[in-house]
Amino acid sequence: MPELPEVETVRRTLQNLVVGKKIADVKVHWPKIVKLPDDTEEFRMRLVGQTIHDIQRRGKFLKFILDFDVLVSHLRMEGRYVLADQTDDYDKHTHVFFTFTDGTELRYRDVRKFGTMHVFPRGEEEKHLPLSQLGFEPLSDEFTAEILAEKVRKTKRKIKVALLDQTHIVGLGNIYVDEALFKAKIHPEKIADQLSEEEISLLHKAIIGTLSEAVEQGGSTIRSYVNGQGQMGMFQQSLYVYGRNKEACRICGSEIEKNVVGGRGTHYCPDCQKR
DNA sequence: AGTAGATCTCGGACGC
DNA sequence: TGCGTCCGAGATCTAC
Repeated sequence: MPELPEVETVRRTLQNLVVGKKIADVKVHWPKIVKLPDDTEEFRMRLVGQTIHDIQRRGKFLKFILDFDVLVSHLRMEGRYVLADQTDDYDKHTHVFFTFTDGTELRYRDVRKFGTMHVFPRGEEEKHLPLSQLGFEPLSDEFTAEILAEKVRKTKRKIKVALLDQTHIVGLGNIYVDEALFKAKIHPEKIADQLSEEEISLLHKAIIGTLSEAVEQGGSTIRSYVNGQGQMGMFQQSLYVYGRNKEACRICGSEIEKNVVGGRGTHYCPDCQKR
């Protein structure tokens, strides 16, 4: 499930692969992926003729900056982009095709079909859902321990649930929230406004450390995640708790536990992470 | 206003 | 083999 590090990895890869290319045609085989405009022919007509100038990221969303518009794309659980030749074969899970004037084709493949695409005029995209409600970028200078404290102090939700709320901080999903809480030695069910000053400081460092290290390593390979160039991310080997139920904690040797918090599978070390 | 819970998006795994 | 059911993750909607 692509979270900030995976999306950032895809962004960097796509930047190398498709910036400068001009869209000659667009095909949509599963219309529900395209949320705006809701008519896929309109989607196609609007994008054809535009050149990709830049690929940006906001939270877990990719932004394709075109001549006049911005294509906002969310990969959800299993979405991924592949650059192919327009004559190459594709499978039944490939749903959207952007054919370029040079004969190559950027393809969106999504086994679950959960991903979304929205098109907005350039400059308008941040004013509307799905981007308008997003919170702070955790790898930017604006994300300080004070900002985290402010968000955390005013909620009585469990800290894991609060961290997954993208209106506070963007980019954390189920993998990295478990990893960051482990690194900060905070129990995922601890009530947010009960965190001490020191815990908030540790959590702030842990979020930045976990995400930036994962970005450096090109993300994780959980659920056979593959980036735009078909390479596997390496961060999987660095996971301390996610997907390690009943395995030994890498710090203290205790058995990692898994339960459900806020409806999500949650991994933690019962000895390293006290309530 | 904040929050919990429901809803929606699906294919694949699973039990019978 | 086929069918019904559950699962998963995130964004968004609904109700309290």
